[in-house]
Amino acid sequence: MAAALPRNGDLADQLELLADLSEILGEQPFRVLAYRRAAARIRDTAASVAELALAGTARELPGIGKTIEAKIVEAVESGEMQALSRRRAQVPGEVASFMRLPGLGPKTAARIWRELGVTTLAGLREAAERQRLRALPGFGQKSEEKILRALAEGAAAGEPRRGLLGSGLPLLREVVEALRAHPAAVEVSEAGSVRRRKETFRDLDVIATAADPAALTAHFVALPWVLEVVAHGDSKATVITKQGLRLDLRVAAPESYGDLLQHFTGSKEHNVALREEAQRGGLSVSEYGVTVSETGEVRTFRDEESLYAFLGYAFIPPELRESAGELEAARTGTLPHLVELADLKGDMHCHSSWSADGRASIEEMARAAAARGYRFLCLTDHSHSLRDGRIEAQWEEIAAVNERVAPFRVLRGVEANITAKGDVDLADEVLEQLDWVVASLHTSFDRSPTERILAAIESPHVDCIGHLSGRRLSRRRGADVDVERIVARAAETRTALEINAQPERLDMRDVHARLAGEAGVLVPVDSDAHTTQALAYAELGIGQARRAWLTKDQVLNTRTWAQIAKMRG
DNA sequence: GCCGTTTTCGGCCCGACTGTTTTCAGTCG
Repeated sequence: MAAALPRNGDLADQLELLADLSEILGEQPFRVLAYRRAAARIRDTAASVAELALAGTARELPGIGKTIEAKIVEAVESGEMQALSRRRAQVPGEVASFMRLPGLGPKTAARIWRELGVTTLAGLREAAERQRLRALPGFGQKSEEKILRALAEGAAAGEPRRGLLGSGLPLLREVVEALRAHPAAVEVSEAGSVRRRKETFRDLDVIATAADPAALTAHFVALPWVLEVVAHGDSKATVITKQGLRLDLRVAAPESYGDLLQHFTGSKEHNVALREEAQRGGLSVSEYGVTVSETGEVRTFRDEESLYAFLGYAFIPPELRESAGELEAARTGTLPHLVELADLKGDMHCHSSWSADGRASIEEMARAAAARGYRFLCLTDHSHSLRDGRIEAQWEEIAAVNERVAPFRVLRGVEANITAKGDVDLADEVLEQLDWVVASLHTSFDRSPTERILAAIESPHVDCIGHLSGRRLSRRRGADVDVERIVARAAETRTALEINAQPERLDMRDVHARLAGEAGVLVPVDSDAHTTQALAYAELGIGQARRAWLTKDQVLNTRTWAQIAKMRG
């Protein structure tokens, strides 16, 4: 077998570093921008870009041309792009990491290196302590203090920590409610990446209009969960919460609420693409309004619908605003009608106390699901908890519960483990008596994960693959699975691929779920709940499904169990 | 370095804040 191809993430990292080093070396800014755009595109591509480049088709991706495609081929064949190796030889190792310090960009990093001869983070700390940095023009005492503080906090060490959507969304909603309750507030909305339901966030954004903006921002910085006020003006404030989350409020005039909300919902890439398009039509878009270049007339919009309409687009749901084809679809009237939380009729992956880590009884889970408006629940306790005849005992309990909760229905399921050899760890005689079999990787993620998942898909008893990559956000990156092959085979065998809605999983990720949907794979949105409360994670999974452009039809559990059983024949 | 219903050449989103400044570059979102 050939050596593994570099992952999209690895290629994107190389291009990002190439961009950083090029910038420090003072090269053409637009080339740097091109590297960064290509990196972002590669990260959000489901297919293996290494494979595409080898086939000569990577250049069909927007933002990737002949030159960058050739660089990717180099990286595949030799491990690293030559352009990157060359610049690495020119710029000392840690200079690029200077740029991770807040307020410190490429220009400043270059000057610290070239003019002061500082090449390491330790050297940078020493230079700041000895007040050598202020020798640089435009540098003073405050800049030195800021750098020392950031170094002490370990800001340069690695990636900035991101919060999980599952923890940010509830807090953001509390803030929105608290602001709405204030008499000066007119309209209040969540914004930013959380509004787009992106799986992780850097900060939480809130937008408002108010009769008295200063009163509202004053109320905001005095909310009970505020630990520290970072900035506080009449129209804008930033605070740090007691959980260490960064919270931003922007207040605007009611007549340009739509402009502001659109701007602060992002994504940055969506806004850049939107504005570039608008500019070609002689319009300049900002958070304050749309300026007609020829006349200088400024149009403002009270809501996003009318802003998008004025620019020639259908309303684009926030979850789609990632510059991934949504602008074209909105212009041509081909946006999908996205699935909604209320469409769900059941949950197809959850656990009871029959699993070692489950907390609620079967009946408690069933009643909680019914209370959410569901009609059925596939109970999928772990296979290793159901050995030695326990599964038959569980079936008896399921039957008894079903009598008590009818017409709600609990189905006999299991979450089986895909072993290191690629087997499903339950006997066929047991599997064939089950209504719903989820098979998942739980261990040995680096041992041929693709082949093991494909083997599970081939089993006639496996109905669905659980949490495809096994990733844990901000803890463990997922298995390096060949999603294209798995999706293709899942489509042929009519095996479902779930979106697991656990806050730290959200697995499949958005671009992979989109690929699955396009291939005709049915995607259940599952909570993987181990408690009754965790059934509510379905909302996060629906956000992920919407980010994947999925419609109601493409999400399997928008159907009743009777409909699903009929479909499966 | 990429890209094109004004362009294969000449563009490339937009505005605010920060620190150190008498008019701005650099950085950020």
